Amino acid sequence: MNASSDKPNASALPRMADVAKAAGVTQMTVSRALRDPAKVAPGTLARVRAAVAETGYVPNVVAGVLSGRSRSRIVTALIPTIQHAIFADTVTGLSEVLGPHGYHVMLGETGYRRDEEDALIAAFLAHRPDAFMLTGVTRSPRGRDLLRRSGVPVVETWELSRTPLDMVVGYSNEDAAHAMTRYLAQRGYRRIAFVSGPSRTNERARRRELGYARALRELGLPVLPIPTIGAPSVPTLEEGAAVLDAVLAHGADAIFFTSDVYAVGALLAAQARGLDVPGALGIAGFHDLPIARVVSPGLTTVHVPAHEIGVLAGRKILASLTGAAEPKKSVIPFTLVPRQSTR
Amino acid sequence: MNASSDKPNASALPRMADVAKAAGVTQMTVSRALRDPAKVAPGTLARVRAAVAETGYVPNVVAGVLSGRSRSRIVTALIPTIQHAIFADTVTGLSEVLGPHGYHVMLGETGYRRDEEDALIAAFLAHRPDAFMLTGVTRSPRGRDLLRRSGVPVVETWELSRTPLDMVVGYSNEDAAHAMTRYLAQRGYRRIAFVSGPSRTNERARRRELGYARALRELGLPVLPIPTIGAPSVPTLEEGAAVLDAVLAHGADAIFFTSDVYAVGALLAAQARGLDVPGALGIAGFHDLPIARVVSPGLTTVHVPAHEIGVLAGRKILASLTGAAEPKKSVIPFTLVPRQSTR
DNA sequence: GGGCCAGATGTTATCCGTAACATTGAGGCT
DNA sequence: AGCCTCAATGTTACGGATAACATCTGGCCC
Repeated sequence: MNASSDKPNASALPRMADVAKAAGVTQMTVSRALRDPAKVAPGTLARVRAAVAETGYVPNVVAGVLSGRSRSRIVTALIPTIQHAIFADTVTGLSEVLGPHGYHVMLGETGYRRDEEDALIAAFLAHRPDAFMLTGVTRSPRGRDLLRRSGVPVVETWELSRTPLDMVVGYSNEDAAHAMTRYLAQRGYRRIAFVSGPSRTNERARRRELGYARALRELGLPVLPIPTIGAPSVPTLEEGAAVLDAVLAHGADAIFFTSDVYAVGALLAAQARGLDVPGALGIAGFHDLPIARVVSPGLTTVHVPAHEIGVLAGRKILASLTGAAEPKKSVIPFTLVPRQSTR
Repeated sequence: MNASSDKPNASALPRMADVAKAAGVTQMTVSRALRDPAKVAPGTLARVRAAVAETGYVPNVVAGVLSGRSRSRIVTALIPTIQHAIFADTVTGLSEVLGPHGYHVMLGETGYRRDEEDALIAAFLAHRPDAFMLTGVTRSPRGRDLLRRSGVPVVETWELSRTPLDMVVGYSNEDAAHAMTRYLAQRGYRRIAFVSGPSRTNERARRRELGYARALRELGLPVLPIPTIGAPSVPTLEEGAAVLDAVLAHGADAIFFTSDVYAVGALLAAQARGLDVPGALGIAGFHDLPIARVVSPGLTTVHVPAHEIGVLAGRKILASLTGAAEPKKSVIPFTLVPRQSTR
């Protein structure tokens, strides 16, 4: 009943030839019936469909892709880590848009490491994806080269770039940090500290630092020493708590963390030692994670359009695959969210 | 310089033939040099490697998979939603284990819908993955049939099953709920309510309900009416808050939510109306998300081994692909985490 | 020096769908 | 009736890497 049982065959799944035999037509007719039904006589179409159901046929995308005549319908998404809710949100947005069009997301985690990103680009390219979604806009020459030569559409996300590889969706991390820093100053804080993750591995952290420093310069306020914190992975509450003393030692009256997680960790630590937040110490975060709403006082933070980034990236990818018109670049606004952790 | 420029070619990437030409050998020698270097003379190997670097060659997995002679190195993971941190954790665990072995995770979100899961199984099967990781242990006959016929190793996760498709990694949701319910009773609560997500779409929620009811029966305590809540998607704080009045109307002195998010929503709502938690009302959650540690009072909850599930699923998959010995079934313990939201 | 062996490399067939071209047959027109 | 047309279906070649088998080469032994 299955042609594949005649000869040794790796897969137990029926082939198109099996369907053809069951329907009493040739393989090509089955192919047409599946992908261009209008070209097949109604009666034949019905028989082919019955045969597909009967055999439990699942098309082999691989063969079509190899022939270069059909697409893999795979879109690769490279994010630093799925652990961080913001990137998970972006991936969700992406797959929400792509899913209904028959595209599937293949996920890779770079762990914020450039070399790992390169390795993943090469590894994923081996599967001939139809498009790439990448996080950030800085990459190694090798990565850029591979992507360019592959001719695959690429969307870079989470930042803006004057020299994008192809398409970009993001917001200005520098402006966001700038806006928050000015907000803190406007609320009367004068010694505003800045704490971010390890900036060497993360261009976005560096941009935020620039925005922070620029705002203070504009306002004539002092830039406090920036402590190093944690590992280049997922921020933890403990790291935020641990950095508190070092910052207070510099006489800070406000701390701007580039992660809500650090900020909440510091907030809890501050409360534990009886500090008045927001009176004696203002605390601000970044990302507007669920925990920012839940702590008391609520955390002042910057809402970033994580989900929206994924949605727009998906739209751009679809457009570039179907030839539809769509701008190469989209800037999405961030939003400052004042809560009670600042005056 | 590129053989692919001679004739129309979909991809701009170099082929193995291009490498062969650059190295002055045949394609087969390149193939061997890449996948079984010991069979190639050292000098040739060096030339091939130089040629690979020079041309920027990236292997085409697709071709190898089609020939049925090499593996796709794709592992498909189907989860309800990436939004929920627990499933994201599982996926991280999975890809941590598989990544170093050259396997990549292709992610699908079922949105807790059975028909969507079936559609995804078929769609992903079309890419000939080497293994499947699925969430839950109940699936449609069609899904089971497809998976079985494909002969692909399957790991079902997050629950236990007496009739697994292949391999299972999970814990007993029933026992976990049972343990929490007994704990609440032991702390002196007598009218213990249970609130979960929509159980029709989620076998795990149903199992927990069974555990809750069993514990109360054993203890001779009343089973309170179980309110319906929310949509079958990601739990929100608002939904937890909204359900509070209905539960209190039944005279509950403790509420066991099957999600920390609901529990925290209710906790904040209870505090807003001046209720004494844990004195007048005990609140317990499920999953031990970061917010459970952050709220005040800290949320009593059940820690589930989300990350560990992914790790073990990855190990089982590797074992079944390499023929290594590994049990078909793993039961991972949950942990009750008492905090201050219960007496 | 002839023959043999083993290591290194080359040749061929194959995996499964699909585009392009080929063939068949029914109906319409003069 | 003969011929043409077009819709429906069939046939052939191809994509890129790989296993199996074929060939070649140099070194060793008697």
